Amino acid sequence: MINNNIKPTEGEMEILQVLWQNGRATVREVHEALNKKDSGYTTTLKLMQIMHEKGLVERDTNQKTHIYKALVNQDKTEKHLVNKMINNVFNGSAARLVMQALGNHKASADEIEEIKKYLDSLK
Amino acid sequence: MINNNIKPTEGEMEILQVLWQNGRATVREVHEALNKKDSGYTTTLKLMQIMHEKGLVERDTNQKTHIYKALVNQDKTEKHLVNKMINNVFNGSAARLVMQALGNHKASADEIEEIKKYLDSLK
DNA sequence: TTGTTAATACGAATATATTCGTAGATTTGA
DNA sequence: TCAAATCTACGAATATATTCGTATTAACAA
Repeated sequence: MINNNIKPTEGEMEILQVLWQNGRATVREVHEALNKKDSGYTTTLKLMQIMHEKGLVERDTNQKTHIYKALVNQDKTEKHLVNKMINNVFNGSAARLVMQALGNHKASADEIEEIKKYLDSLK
Repeated sequence: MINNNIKPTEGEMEILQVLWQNGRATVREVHEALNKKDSGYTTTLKLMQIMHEKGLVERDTNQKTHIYKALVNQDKTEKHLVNKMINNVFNGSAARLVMQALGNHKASADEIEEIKKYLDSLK
């Protein structure tokens, strides 16, 4: 089984986003995708090296410029974080999280339709 | 305006849960509500003292045993955290968060009904 | 009164996450 | 070729969160 026990940090999550989106990426690519003005290239590099140690990513070191790829599953990681928030912030109520998410960040009419369809499919 | 700029840490969120639920509580009460086997009473005390410094809580020190009360608004704090997760984990898509939350943590039929009503009320 | 219990205050240790500086290696292009 | 640019490695500085030990003070009970 692939490692999914580890809870990525905030910085790690940002990097994982890019890797999930791109499939594979170099440190430079990730760094530019994030374009953080507040931290340098070696910071991103270091984070990705740590992620490698932790088993969050794998990398191809055949070339001088290493190519990274996420090892953790996006869906599982998202579920894990959402679960954590439901328990940690909403006392276990998924419904409360959902309503907070919708009331908040005004979802578009399309999004709302999509969610309703999804709800119907659950029954 | 009451301070809502600060992002509570994980430990602070646990304490805020208790305060929001109870309205007011002593350190002892919070500590027991959390009943963490892995950390002692003075740890909870220290956290609550720090929260006081940060302005997350207020306290009545008239008695020897201080009484704490949350100063930050529950709804705003939740919204803030949810927003952060939507951006940080779901690339800005509230819908994706919602579906993850529901697919995941299986919501009860009642919860689903409640959410549908809520969605209708949004239009 | 006086000893025990229970509370706060506070500094410091520990853990973890983030950031950077610098050295050394490789690639590139003039 | 060889200098500049680009990359990795790695230690260390910094920031932040968590945890605890201990001193002190207040309340309480015998």
